[in-house]
Order: sequence, then C-alpha cells, then structure tokens
Amino acid sequence: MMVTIYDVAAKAGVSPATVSRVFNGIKVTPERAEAVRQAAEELGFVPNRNARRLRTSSSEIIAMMVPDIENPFFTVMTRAVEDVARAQGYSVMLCNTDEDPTREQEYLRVAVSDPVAGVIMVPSSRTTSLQLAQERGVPVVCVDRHAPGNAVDAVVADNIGGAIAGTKILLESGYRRIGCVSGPERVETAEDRATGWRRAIEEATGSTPDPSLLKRVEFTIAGGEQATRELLALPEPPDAIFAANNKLSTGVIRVLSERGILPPTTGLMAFGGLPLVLLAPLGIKVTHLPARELGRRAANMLLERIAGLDVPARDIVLPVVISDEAEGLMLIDGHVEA
Amino acid sequence: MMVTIYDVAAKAGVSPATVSRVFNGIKVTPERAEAVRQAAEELGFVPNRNARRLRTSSSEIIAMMVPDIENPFFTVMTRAVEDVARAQGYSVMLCNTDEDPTREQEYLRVAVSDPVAGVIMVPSSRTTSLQLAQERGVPVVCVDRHAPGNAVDAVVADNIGGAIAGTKILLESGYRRIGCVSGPERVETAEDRATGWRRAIEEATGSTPDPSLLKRVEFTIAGGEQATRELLALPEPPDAIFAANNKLSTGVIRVLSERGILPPTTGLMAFGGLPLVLLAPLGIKVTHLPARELGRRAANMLLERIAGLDVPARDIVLPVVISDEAEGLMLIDGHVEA
DNA sequence: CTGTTAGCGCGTTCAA
DNA sequence: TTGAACGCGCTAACAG
Repeated sequence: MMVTIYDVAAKAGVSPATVSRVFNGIKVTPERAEAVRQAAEELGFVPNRNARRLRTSSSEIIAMMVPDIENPFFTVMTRAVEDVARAQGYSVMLCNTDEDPTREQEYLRVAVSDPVAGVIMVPSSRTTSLQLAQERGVPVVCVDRHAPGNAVDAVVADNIGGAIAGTKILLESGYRRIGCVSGPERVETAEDRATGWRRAIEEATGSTPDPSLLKRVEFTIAGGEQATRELLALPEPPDAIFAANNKLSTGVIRVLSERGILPPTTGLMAFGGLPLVLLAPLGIKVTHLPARELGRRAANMLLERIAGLDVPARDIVLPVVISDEAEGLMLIDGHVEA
Repeated sequence: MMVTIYDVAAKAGVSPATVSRVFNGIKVTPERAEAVRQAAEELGFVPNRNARRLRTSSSEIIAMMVPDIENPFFTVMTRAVEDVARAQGYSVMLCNTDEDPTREQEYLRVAVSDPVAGVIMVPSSRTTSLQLAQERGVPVVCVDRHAPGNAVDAVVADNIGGAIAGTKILLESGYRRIGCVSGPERVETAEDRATGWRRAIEEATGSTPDPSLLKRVEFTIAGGEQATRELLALPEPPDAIFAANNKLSTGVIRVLSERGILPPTTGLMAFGGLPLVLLAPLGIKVTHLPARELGRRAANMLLERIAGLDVPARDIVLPVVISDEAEGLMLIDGHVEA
C-alpha cells in the first residue's frame, strides 16, 4: 500500500539507512544516491513525515493564532509569517481564536499535543496564559499584543505613541471635541490606543477628556456603528472621532455617511488603516500599522527560538506611520522600512 | 522529559493499553478510568499526536490552498472552512499558492507527505494537476474554480450567469459601451466572467463586443489600475466597466477617482464584492459571491470524503446575488441563504 | 561511507 | 474487560 524506505532500499539494492540519508542530504556516494533517487521515483515514494516527526520529535509546523482571520490586518501579518516560514521549510497551521480566550486555550492544547515547532500568537486578552506551551517547551512569540505574566518574546507596534500622534493631528486640524471609539478592555491594544487618545487631549487641553467621549465596544463594524451613534446622540456630540482599529473605523464611516457628515465635516483618524479604496478623496486621516513587518519579525524571532536561541525574552516595539494629505507621511518613533 | 502513556499507566497502576483506551473513549471500568484521568492530570500528560498519527496513519489536518490569503474573498472562505473543520476536530493548514502553479505543486507535495486528511484547493490554474494527491488516496475538493481533468468534487459560483446578469444591469442603467477588466486566461473564473460579459453584450446588441474593450491582467489592484488607464486611453473609451474581482474593482475605482469620473459618470459593476466601506454613496453596483457558503460546502464535502463516501465526483454551482440600490437585491440562478 | 539495530509513543491485535 | 507484545515508518547510534 504505502511505499516505504524499505521498498526503495530493496529496489535500489542498498540499506534503508542509505535511503534515509539520501533524502536528508547526508553524504552518500553519488552512484548509490542516484540509484536511490531513481528507485524512489519509479515507486512513487513520498517520505512519511509523521514517522519522521515521531522519530525526531520535531515538526515543521508553526501554529499561528489570530483573533480574527477576516481582518486584513491579521491577514497581512499571516501572509508575512507564511512567507518567512516557507522559506525555511515550515508550514503554517492557522488558528482563528475569534477573540475568545477559551477557544484560544483549546487551540493551544491542540498545538502542544501536535506538537508544533512553535507558536505565533496574538493574545485574545491580557490575561492569556501560555503555560500549556511553556511547560512543554514549545516556543511562543507574541505579536501585536503582549501576554503579560508570560516570559516570551514579543513584537508590537507603538500603539500609545501612535495614538497620541494621531489624536494630535485631529487637534491640529482644528477639531476641538474628539471622541474615541476603542475595543474591549480585555485587549491590550484597545487599552493602549485609548490611553494615547487620553494623553494627547490632556496634553493639549490640560485636563482629562469628558469620559462620555470614550466608547468601548467589540472590535467589529457593528461595534463601530453603535459607538458612533451613541457619540452623536450626546448632548454635546464630538466634532471628530479617533477610531482604534480598521473595523471600528469602517463602522464609524458608515454612520457618518448615513448622516451626511463625513470628513471633513466630522474629523476622523482611522488607526490601523482602512480596507483599501478611496481614502484621499474622503479626507480621512490614517495611522498605519506595520502589519507585514510585525509578522516577519515574529516569524524570525520564533525560528531563532526553534533553533535553540537561549536569551531572555525580548520585547520589540515597531514604529507607526501616519498619513495625512495635508502633511504627507509622518513617522512616529522610528524609521519607515523599505 | 515527555510524559507518555507508560508514565501515566505506572502512576495509575494499570497497563498502557488501558490508558490508551481511556483517551480514546473505549469502555473501561469507571474507577480505573478515573484513576487514569487523575494520574494524567497530575503528570500533565498530553497525548502525542504524531505517534497516534503514525500508528493509525490518519491525521486531523486539512490543507487549505488558496491563491491569495490577503484577498478578503478567500479569507472569508477560509474562515468558513476552519469553522466547519474545527467543529469536527480538524485543524487547518494554510497554504498560500500566490496564483503560482509551481508553488502549488510544492505545497501539494508537502500536504501529501504530511500526510493530511484532505485538501481543499482553489486551483491556481486550469491546468492544475491533482495527481500527487489522487495517487496517494488523499481526498481533494476544489472550491471557487475547477481543476479540469481531475475527477474530484467541486463547488463553485455561477460565474457566467452572474457576469451576464451583472453586465445587463449596466446596460439597463443606460451605459452603452462597457469595458471588461478580467484576470489571466489561465484562471477559470477570469475566463467565465469575461464570457458572461461578452454574452450579455452579444445578447443586447446582436454583435460581438469590440475586442479592445476587454483587458486581461493579473488579479491585483495594480492590474486593475493599469487596465483602466488603458481603457480610458482608447480612441473611443468605455462609459462603464465590468470588473471581474474585488482587487481589480479597487484598482478601477482608484483610477476613476483620480480622474474625477466615479459612478455614476462612469458605470461600474464590481464582481465579487468590494472591501467593506462606503458602497451605496458611490453608486457602485456589486455582484456578491457566496464566499462563506463556498467554504462551508467544500469543507463538508471533504469531510464526507474523508469519512469514506464513495460516489462519483460531484459538481455544485452556487447562485450569485447582485445588489443595486435602484432595484434592491437580485438573485441569479438560485436562492439567497439565511 | 555503509549496514544493522533499536527505539520514538501510540493503537491494536491476541489471550487471558 | 484487561494486559502483553508487536509494529506504524523513520532516523540515530554503532560497528564495520
């Protein structure tokens, strides 16, 4: 039924070990190697990775755990991870946690029992535990968000700095009452971006922003819509909105569009970019997250760990870029990469 | 180092076989089962799937091969596949073929040697061969596009019907000279959508459309931009454009926006939807593809095959829905699903 | 450089 | 119902 190295060995007139060596790039006399290759070809031999993995207790699979695979931000990140991984012979197992810590733990359990070579994880919450992986020695790298309390490598964007700068742009454009639509408190990036918004306003006005201007919802389009409606229904509604991610921004835009108060009537800073299409004509300002670079860095850090790198947990913060038609590109806390 | 069923067996005072039985839901006396469970818990035992897989020569992994993981259409499809798979205890290995047949074959080789339980594939070309999988008995289901010459299940959308209907909408809106921006000839959907466009025009005018109105480019935003520029540079430029997928549509919109001739000045039918945001206010007409349902169906068909279903290759064609603010939703060749 | 041998951890016979 | 023993296909030792 299944062609094994024994079949190939028999046909090529060598030992199974030699066949194994040929397929693992270990020195073998050229003529024997050729005989093996030919026998394998004729028999349609394909090495069985499960046997290999069991024997070496290794694996060439990286588990990528993201909260929302339908979000272009994570999609781009995943693509970058896949490119780096593939170049080194690794495959990517995709795990969509749906921002759900329970589901996340289930996936972690699967990953650990697989066992995968490593895990790249966007934690669904600030209380995510990576113990399951740690105790089995499976390396983990966090990306986009930290997992406080777990000593693992992390690579994130400068969310606070970016949010401060983004909010300032709105202030400099003349908007005076800036609402903030952010994600759930459980999520670090939601927290950091709201913090940046608050600090920028404190710095500009000398006082804490009106708490009713801050809305916390799930990171969804519907959430963005709802929050915007609530902000607009305020006795004293905002004249601009800082939206903390791309899906929230989309919801905000939909409602502003319905009401006929798109930018520049109402100011909008879309943190984390927007799904393609038509930004400039709308006068929307955008804070770009380095999704691809986050993915690349995370993958490289993980591969280093898989290769055995033994240094204390590293924490990398990547800069954020703001685009504003009026002012061109602004770089916040770092360099633009090619 | 690694906790095995032998360790658990020793601690629980039973045989390894009994431990195995407990973890596979095979009848064991309740007290022994409990002892095993407790011992496993205390030792932090996690079953080794590689050993299990080698022994049973099975796997709980589905390979999902898509041409562009950054395209929301495939992302939604992937999400649907993952949901169905997960519910049945399967994980998804993500393979981004990048519309590249060579890369596709490489991935197929990896998938087959893994070996995965099955493959869901969006063929990168009409000449894609699935022989590698077929000869090893790994079930394959094609989704979105067929793989002619390979006897496998497929579930696709009604591209020709949808393109005919979509083009007709433009004609009915009064546009007279309709350009078509489609993908490479190697791709079935690009071909079918161009065919639909051609037929609708033939039906309406009684003659074949001017060949210079058809542009074939890669399925990218840049491709859409380039094609649009070329169409607009024609001696007699079109007054409307049929764009064959979401990325092409995005490119078309960018150029129309630059030139200040957005809809309704220039008509636009965006086949396959657009990335979120702001459709209605722009007067863009949209043909929606049932991405989620395609993914769900494909996953279910594959799981049936994995379970051993032995019937001739099935071919399912899903209807397509057109939205037009003027006329509401139209259903092409099928039913809207809840 | 090559062949022989011995497991990796598990599921599954077969007897008991 | 349970335990002992075998082997899934492969690679890592070792001896030659």
